[in-house]
Amino acid sequence: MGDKNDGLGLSLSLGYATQRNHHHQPSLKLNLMPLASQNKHEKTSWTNLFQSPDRTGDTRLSQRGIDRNRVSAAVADHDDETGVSSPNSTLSSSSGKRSEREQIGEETEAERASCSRESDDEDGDASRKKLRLSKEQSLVLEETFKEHNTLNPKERLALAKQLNLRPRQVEVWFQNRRARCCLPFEQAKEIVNSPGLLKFSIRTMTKLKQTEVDCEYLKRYCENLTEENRRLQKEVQELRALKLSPQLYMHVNPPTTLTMCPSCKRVVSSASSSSAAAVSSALAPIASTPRPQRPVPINPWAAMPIHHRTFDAASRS
DNA sequence: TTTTACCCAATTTTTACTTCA
DNA sequence: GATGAAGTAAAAATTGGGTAA
Repeated sequence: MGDKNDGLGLSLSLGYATQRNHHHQPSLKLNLMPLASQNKHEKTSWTNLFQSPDRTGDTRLSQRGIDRNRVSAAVADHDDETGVSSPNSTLSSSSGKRSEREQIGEETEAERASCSRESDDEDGDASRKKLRLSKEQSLVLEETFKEHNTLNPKERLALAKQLNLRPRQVEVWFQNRRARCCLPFEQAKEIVNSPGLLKFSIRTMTKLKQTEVDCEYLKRYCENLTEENRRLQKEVQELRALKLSPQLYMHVNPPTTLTMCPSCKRVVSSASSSSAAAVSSALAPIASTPRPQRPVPINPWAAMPIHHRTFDAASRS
């Protein structure tokens, strides 16, 4: 016998048969089977009770012609009829407040279409719950995500309709997509390809990884700032020493304006040629000193204000 | 203050694929 | 080479908590 899906469970629930009733809806649910919502320890103990210790029994069921999804679907369908929710069933994935809404309104055409699709491309009488989205569906979702990474209810419903999915599925997809890669692809690619940074694939550019990059970048940025600060202080000291030097000070006409060329970083004087020459010659050692370039952000989005960063919580509100 | 709807993070489950005996 | 067990990555789904309206 296989995993939790295969177990014949006894579920007793009072109140709303939803997945999100943990919030405010009164509910009493008793699950006498190793269901998905159990934690790992519970799972272990239950599975120990009900299944053989080796994993092969459950993972290869489908290969041996025992379709666990079919079992699951059957359970789910039954759940739907009886109003008893199995957390492991895909149909029970509509939730709490959401499920109420979806069951009443949204979960109509899209839901039926989804069901019909499932029965269409499956062989048997009992419709198998297909969890994987088709390439076309993923493509459309991806394209939509590129345009905007959140959906309002209308958009979600329309998209669900278009893709023959349940609105909840679309919602979950967007949620997972946001979590999986919160950066636009091109930006993620830039970061991944940038030298000297932690190496990982774009696919694994999770928020955790992003935080690592963040940390790395900030560290370097801080180091660069410290270095630049040190250099500027040194420069100030040199300039002060120069100013205090009587011989030089005599030769320099006061109204000399020093400007720095932004491109070559050389000091240029706008004063008369004689005094300018004196100043520039005096400052030559400083001005001609190869200046370390101001650190160009390795992290392309790090340079932008914090609130522009897509994952930043503040930017959402 | 409560309710609702939404989002997120963390986690679990499922699927598809690879490796290896 | 075919087969199945085991391992693994990725996607789909669930759960619980926070927050704004």
